[in-house]
Amino acid sequence: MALRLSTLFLRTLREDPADAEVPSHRLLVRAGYVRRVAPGIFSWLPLGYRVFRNVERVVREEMDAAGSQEVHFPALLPREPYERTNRWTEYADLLFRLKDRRDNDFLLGPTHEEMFTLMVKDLYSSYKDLPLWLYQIQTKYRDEARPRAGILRGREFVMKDSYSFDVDDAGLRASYEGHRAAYLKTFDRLGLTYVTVSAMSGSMGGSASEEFLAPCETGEDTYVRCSTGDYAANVEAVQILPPEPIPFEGSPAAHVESTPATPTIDTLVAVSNERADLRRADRDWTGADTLKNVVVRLTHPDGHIELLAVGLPGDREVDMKRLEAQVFPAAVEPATEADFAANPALVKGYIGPLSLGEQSESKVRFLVDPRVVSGTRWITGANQPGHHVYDLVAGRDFTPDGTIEVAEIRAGDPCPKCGSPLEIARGIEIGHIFQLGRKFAEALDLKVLDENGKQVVVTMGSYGIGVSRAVAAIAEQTCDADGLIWPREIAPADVHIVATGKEDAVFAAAETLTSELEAQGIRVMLDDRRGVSPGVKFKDSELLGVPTIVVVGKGLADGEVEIKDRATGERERVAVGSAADRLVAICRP
RNA sequence: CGGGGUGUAGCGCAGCUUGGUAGCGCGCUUCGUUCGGGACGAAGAGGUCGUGGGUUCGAAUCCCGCCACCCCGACCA
Repeated sequence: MALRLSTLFLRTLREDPADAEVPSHRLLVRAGYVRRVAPGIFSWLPLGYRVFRNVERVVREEMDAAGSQEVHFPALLPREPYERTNRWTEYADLLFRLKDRRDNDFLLGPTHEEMFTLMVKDLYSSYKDLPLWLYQIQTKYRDEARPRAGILRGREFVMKDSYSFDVDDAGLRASYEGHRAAYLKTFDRLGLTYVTVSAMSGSMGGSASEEFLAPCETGEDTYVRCSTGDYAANVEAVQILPPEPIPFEGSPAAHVESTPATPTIDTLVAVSNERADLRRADRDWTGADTLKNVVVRLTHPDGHIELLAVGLPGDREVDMKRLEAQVFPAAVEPATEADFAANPALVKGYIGPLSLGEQSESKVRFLVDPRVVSGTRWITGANQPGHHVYDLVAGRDFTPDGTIEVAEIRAGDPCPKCGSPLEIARGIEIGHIFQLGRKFAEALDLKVLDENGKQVVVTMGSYGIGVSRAVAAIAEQTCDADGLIWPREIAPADVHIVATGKEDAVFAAAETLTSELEAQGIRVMLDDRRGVSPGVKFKDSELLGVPTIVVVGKGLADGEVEIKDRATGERERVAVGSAADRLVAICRP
């Protein structure tokens, strides 16, 4: 049945809602697709729910086609399984927790690895049953610290989550590739522009992981892409290509210098270049010649607190997102004054490698940027106020406890694969695939008998698509100043027929065209509102974003209607008698 | 959780400096006119001014507390 604007539960807004910042949020509210109920929690109105269900349908069709089987778990879950994988603790404030009348703990599922694992364990016990792919489309709950950007980042959202179960690593890789291929098809059909990037597996654990990002200014993820196209990664996952080690021979001996009032890299570099006794003969010192040592405080999930020192070239900042990703599940904060007071070996502003490391006086673990390879020479803190040490050589004068990838990545940095400059862009995470491995199967004891009758732990993959988020991501990528522009596959209708004027003949013609199109299986939205001025109807048709707009109005006197492409603005006039055929051709190219 | 901002009609806002019992636009109702780019006239309906306390003859307005929401940072589909 056609959507009739005369009766459709819809009220478009002429003005932007005050609480909406990003385009998708603004337009979805203005066009009457969604309403906010609470921070990060939204209701879907008829048009929005149609689009939502279309996205869901595409995702479902592609998962089914790939051979995955749909199941459905509750959102309300008992504590116990999440206790066994330690996520009851690890997820901390992110979980919505509640109690039943007997005071038992429950949670609203933030993701369902545990439940799938247990269900498979419940039913299967042989390698012959594998591989197995299961999925669900389910409402997830995460009590985000800061929900934002409307539908893009809510506390309640709908996700399609799939899980693969295999006996061995080769099987897992095949399942992973299978899902990857299904995801590419899905996103293509949804009309999304997207990139596939290497990612960190973060809270899920496991090894290989890729994200699908919809490039977009309002996106929350930052990713890099090589200009030659051979490499793309989330900044959190970028692993730089370390330089070759340099021989020590010929390097001058390290020497401590008095450098008063140089607590920052800038002041240190300036003083080093000004003073004749410190100046370099061949060139000026730069921040990249200095080794900056930053102390952070890690809080591990068990409550244990550890100080960690990170050494990196002075011209680079620590990227907090990269650091958090590296030390997960520990939480990171800057070290406090009290931490420094408790560790007199750490002289704030003048911390150097000689007082760092598990073997040192401070016992503080010391990890360095991969650029700090053996043989590199540094100006760095001398562990006494107002003093720095020059020509301190890595591998000769100090040996860090390891390396860590936390230095900021900049546009123009060399690609780890080919050395070409990297570009930096932002995107919305619309999907994420993981080779989980055996973490959940081990924690929940999911084993099968292999062909030798031996118990083996199953290896799993986990694959997510943000269904509700995809609606917003598509809106974000395709909209213009006038409103939404849906790809046909997910649009609330194929054709939006606008009847203008007050002549009954116009409305009759619009009704006839509607019937003709519906007989052909074309989905129609009909603006049959009487007494509403043409300007209002035109504006609404652009705001609502149906891909093809047909105006039945003045032209009808000449026996013509106007067909307009919402995305390009191109118009054509066609005889009313051939309009239906023309529209069918447009809708089914 | 740190920083910034805002709470007045369904939506967008003014009024607050200098206290005197609430207003504008959109939307909504009725009547008439209008009908290809958010029409016009007339008449209406709709608000415990976020909340608790204080000052005052009198508080949307001044003072104190609280709450909520939005934005920017740290987490994630």
